[in-house]
Amino acid sequence: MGNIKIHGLRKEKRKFFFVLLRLAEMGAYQRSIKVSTFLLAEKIGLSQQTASRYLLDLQRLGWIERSITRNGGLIRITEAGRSVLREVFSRLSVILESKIPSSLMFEGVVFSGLGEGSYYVTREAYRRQFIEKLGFDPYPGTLNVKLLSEHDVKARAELDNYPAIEIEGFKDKDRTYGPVRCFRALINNEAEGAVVCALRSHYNSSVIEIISPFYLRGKLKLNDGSRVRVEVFPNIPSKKGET
Amino acid sequence: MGNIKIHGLRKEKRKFFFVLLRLAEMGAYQRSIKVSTFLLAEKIGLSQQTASRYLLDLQRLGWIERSITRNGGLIRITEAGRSVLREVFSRLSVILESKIPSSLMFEGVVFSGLGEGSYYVTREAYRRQFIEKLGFDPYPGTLNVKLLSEHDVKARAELDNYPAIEIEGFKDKDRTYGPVRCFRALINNEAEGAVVCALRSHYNSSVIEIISPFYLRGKLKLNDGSRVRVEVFPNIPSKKGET
DNA sequence: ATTACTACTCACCGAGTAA
DNA sequence: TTTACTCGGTGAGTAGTAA
Repeated sequence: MGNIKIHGLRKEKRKFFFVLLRLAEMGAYQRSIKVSTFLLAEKIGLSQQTASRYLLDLQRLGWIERSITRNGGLIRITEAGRSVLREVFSRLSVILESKIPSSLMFEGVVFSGLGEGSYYVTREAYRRQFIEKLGFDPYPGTLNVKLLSEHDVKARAELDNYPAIEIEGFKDKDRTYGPVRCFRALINNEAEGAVVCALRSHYNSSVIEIISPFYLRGKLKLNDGSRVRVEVFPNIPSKKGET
Repeated sequence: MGNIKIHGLRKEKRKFFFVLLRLAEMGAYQRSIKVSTFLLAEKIGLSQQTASRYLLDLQRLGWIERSITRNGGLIRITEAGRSVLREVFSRLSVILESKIPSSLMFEGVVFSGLGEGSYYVTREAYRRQFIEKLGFDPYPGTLNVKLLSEHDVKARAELDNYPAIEIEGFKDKDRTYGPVRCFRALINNEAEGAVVCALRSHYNSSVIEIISPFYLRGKLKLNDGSRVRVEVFPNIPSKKGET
């Protein structure tokens, strides 16, 4: 979730991305092109020897195909190589084209509430929706985090502007329960969960409440006063079709 | 033209691009975010010390702004930094979204024609259009290049499918002169010019004819039999609005 | 807790050169 | 002509640590 290592190739991507981009610009994205190591060296501003090694490495990685003749080899980018370029492109698209940041980082301190969290989370009508829309059955309780700095409080307020996973309100015979907005989150870079924002919260915006399939105080060894880092992903949608 | 060093920062871009991308994904593209060197280190998979140096370097480059407090600095990407990301994005767009390659590379051998090139280039109605649409007054003569390999001939044939800078045909009292398709080109990675493709050419598709503001045989020290490299840019439009 | 210095290691780049 | 090897210098990344 945001951090999972799909990439056992981080280092390689960093090293070879711009060379691959150059080759693509020379036409190797769609066709075979004739490139000598000397020509490539010129284009990337490095030596012929380095260009040669780069091509060998790219070949070993399976990002290009190559057939060497005596006056410069024929090169074309493979599907694997194309997907490297596409991946960077789509990461940039998200950043440049969407107004919604891919994640927001919060820092705060754990504190104990009065158990209201637990009460609400265990209401069956809420619980059913958490399971359906978030994909997990929440531990019966919330982790309350007090935001300390100005900066965090401002960022928290911004969350209100982003599209959330919406949990509908309901009534029972005694009272009404308001709608809740959720955002997927990662706590201490380790445990998945969600930030829940009740529209009529008993807390002000310097507090965030977190639910999770795990008992977070146990899993992350937290006590009152522990510092936690919460990364919120406003872009990750709910499991089942939601706006 | 394709190769001009707008970038005195090639090396820096290669080195810092992915770090900048990471920071952007963490939200620094639009807002200030709180990032400790330790957190950044985690995200990029390198040590805290390296992350610290990266941030210092990015700051010196003017790609980020930074204010250090005692629990992690506040960081935001500057306009200069954003433009680095946008540049890579647009280079990728060109490759991924257009069917037209940004350049095609040809290799061949210089040979002498019978002077017809010179005759056509100096027709006033052609010359006027070259000046208007290509932005240069061509040397009165063409450089003929014989393509030797199968691969080059195929690539030459592909040019017919790409949108060219169109030079209109005309009539004088004696005869008609056909339309001509031009593509901007770089000869031996050094001299600007254009490849001209007459629709009714006296040559077959294993030859390309080049015009240039320069006397290329002189400028590039070419003789009959010299090998030349011609890079053709099918995407660079004419000076004045042309389809 | 932070940031960032110094010192050290190792990987990378390029000169020379063989094939 | 090419490609790509070896090898030596340089610069990038990390451990230790001060502030």
